[in-house]
Amino acid sequence: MPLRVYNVLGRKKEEFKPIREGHVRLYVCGPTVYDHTHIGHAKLYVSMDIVVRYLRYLGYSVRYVQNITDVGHLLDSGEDRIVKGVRRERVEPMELVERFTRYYFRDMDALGVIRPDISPRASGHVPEQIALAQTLIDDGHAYEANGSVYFDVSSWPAYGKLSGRQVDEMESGARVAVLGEKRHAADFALWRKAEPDHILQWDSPWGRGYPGWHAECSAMASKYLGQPFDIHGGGLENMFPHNECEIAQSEAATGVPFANYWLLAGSLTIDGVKMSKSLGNSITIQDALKRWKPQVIRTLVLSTHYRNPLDFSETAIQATGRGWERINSTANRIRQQLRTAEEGEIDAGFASFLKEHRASFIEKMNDDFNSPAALGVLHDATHGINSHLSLPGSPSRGTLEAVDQLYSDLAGDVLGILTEEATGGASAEREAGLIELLLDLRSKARKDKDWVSADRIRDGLRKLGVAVEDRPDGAGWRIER
RNA sequence: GGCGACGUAGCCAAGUGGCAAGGCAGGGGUCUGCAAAACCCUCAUCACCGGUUCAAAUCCGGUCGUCGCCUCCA
Repeated sequence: MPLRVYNVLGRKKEEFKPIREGHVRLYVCGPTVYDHTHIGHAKLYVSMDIVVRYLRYLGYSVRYVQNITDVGHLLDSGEDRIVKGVRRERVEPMELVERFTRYYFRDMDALGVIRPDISPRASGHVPEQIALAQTLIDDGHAYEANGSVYFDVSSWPAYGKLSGRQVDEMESGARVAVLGEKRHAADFALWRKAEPDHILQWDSPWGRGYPGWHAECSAMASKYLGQPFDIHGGGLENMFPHNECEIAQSEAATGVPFANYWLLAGSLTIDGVKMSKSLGNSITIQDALKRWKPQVIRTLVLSTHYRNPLDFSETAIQATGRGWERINSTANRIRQQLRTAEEGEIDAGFASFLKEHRASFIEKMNDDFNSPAALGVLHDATHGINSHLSLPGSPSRGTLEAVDQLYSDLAGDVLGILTEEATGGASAEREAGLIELLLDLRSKARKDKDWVSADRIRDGLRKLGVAVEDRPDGAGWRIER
């Protein structure tokens, strides 16, 4: 079964067909870097990370572009977001955005989110955004008014095709701030005139100003991916107006489609309510990482379909953590046993069990990246693997290698939820060797019924975060924290 | 007010016409020096009402409820 994705543009699942065979060009709206990243970002970018990882698993060559918004954009109060951060942190604007850009990457790295191939900064693409506005003016889709440039929604009948909104409906909405210089309430800024004290401003054909808040994505996506490109990802809450405006201005400027598939992720709530700084229930990724393993945070995100909302709660993440532990500890145990396994082929029946589960995992992921169902397959597989391994006798090297391959491909490469000790590394190897040396000593003590020594080793290891587990075929261990 | 999504066991969550995946928690066992882990067994007619159908959690209509967006955050 081929990969099918739910395309928000058209609101239905479609078979995914890239423009160029074997290649996928993907754009995802990135963060505004004026404050710390929070778990809402984690939900969105882990979701998109899975899309990228899975496409690569399928063999596609993916070019992933994600912007860094460092030019501000206005808050409700009329204040520029970057300016707000500058005031709070008492630094230069570029110092602020550099700082939070680094924090963003640091946090995403910690969560195992693979970096985009290109992370273009909006501030570095002002000429491209000016050119976009100019093209739209030249073609009659935009107009200049009092030093600002607005997109003329009435010139583009397709406006609203992504969100399903009608311009007329919005006009009646009393909450749309109507600027006197705009011809239509729904017209949006491509370029804004800057007041003299506005910190971030550039020269333009219309005087000093700064880009409108949708321009950067259009300009940078087409610059690095061409147009049309394959997939545009982002958060559902940005469908309107942001994504809608991107489409309108990009398609009006070029006459060709912007992106073929729109994949939008559901948002995150905390204990049932929206997370927002004003409500004071915002959790930064740094704080979350102090309490939970990054792999557990990822697993929580994956346990809900990316298009659905995720409710983050203490009970939810704890339950996820325990379930995750089963998969991770089994994967680790396989790694350990592989070190001392005896040569031997895999049993044919068990080989086909693994093969079926891999196929089933792929089938779920092919259905619009159904990670919760795929995770279910992994749990099923783990169940069967543990059953098989609890049979008398030591598993052969062939068996262990096949299981290790399954975990490493699906739980490791695609979902990114395995811990370090399951994936190797020089330091991990040494640590494992030391632990196993101690377990050797303990095994000798147990044989001599020297329970005091045996328990001293077990308790000592536990204090270091290593849990010892006795099994019929010898003692195993796993990292608990 | 407008647009949209959702409502499946104590909790989380797949499933879009044909006997309701999976995880957590709970109950009962096995193994074990003790412990932990693992294994075995067990635990739901799908918000409500009406309709279509041989057959509906799945389709249609209505009711109630929750959430999101329309305005800064992803």
